[in-house]
Amino acid sequence: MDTYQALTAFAALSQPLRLEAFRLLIKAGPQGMAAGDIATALNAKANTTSQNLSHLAQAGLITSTRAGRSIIYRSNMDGLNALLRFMLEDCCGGAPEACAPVINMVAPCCGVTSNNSPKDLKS
Amino acid sequence: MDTYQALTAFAALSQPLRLEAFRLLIKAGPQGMAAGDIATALNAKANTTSQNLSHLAQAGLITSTRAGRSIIYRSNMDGLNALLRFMLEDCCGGAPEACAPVINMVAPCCGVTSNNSPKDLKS
DNA sequence: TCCATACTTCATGAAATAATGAATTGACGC
DNA sequence: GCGTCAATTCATTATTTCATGAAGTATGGA
Repeated sequence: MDTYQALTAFAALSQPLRLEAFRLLIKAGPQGMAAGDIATALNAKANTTSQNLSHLAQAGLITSTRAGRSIIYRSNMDGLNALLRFMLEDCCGGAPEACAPVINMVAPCCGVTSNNSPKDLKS
Repeated sequence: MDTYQALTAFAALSQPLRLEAFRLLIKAGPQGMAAGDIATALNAKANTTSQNLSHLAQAGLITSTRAGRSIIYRSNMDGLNALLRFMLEDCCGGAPEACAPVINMVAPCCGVTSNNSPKDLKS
């Protein structure tokens, strides 16, 4: 992920409706949600929601596929992953001793554990 | 971290100069950098840089302390950590099977390893 | 074919954001 | 105290972003 893509992703997540939509789609999981259901869930108008969803899609954070009359949106975990990696890139690459505490605090929420203390991270 | 704080942080990172400044400060590590040096490194004017740095500070992503005539800015790893947790909160809380692959791809860059396969994450 | 449903796209005006020059504050040396 | 350096704050202008209503596209059923 380059800087431009990261900027686009951060901009996409910096707007209330879009952030909520993204979180909603993560919670919805692989089955996703129809555009109309998203708008209903967020108490927003159809066209406003549509534009915001396309903003998230352009940022690579969600995907869309047509299913009959509906269009199903799904969170794109690869996009989220790329953004997380981008955020950690500098501390991992340039200052690993600063990065380790961050990742060690984040990881436990998903059942991931560390086998390294910060001192071990010289590479 | 609540939604408002997350929005502020994403907005702070959605602007080229601010994103670069933040990355620069992460690379700089605990010793930080003076405001003037940051402006020089980013080829930006002093006042523009100052305003952007205060934006990042308000978002909790960096801190500032005065040292003589200079003001030293440092990245705030706690702020970054909180933002990362916020981003993972929904998949960890609502859809852990979607979250695990993400964290497992991110973690290795900091020497953190997983002891769980996605199947294990029922909690 | 006609109509309704489900979304999207377009054009517009209002509001928020960003960069700039000028003025201001704070710290240091003389 | 005075001048200088380092940085911030202020006021202004240009640009971007956002939500809205109206119009357009695509799908499916009668």
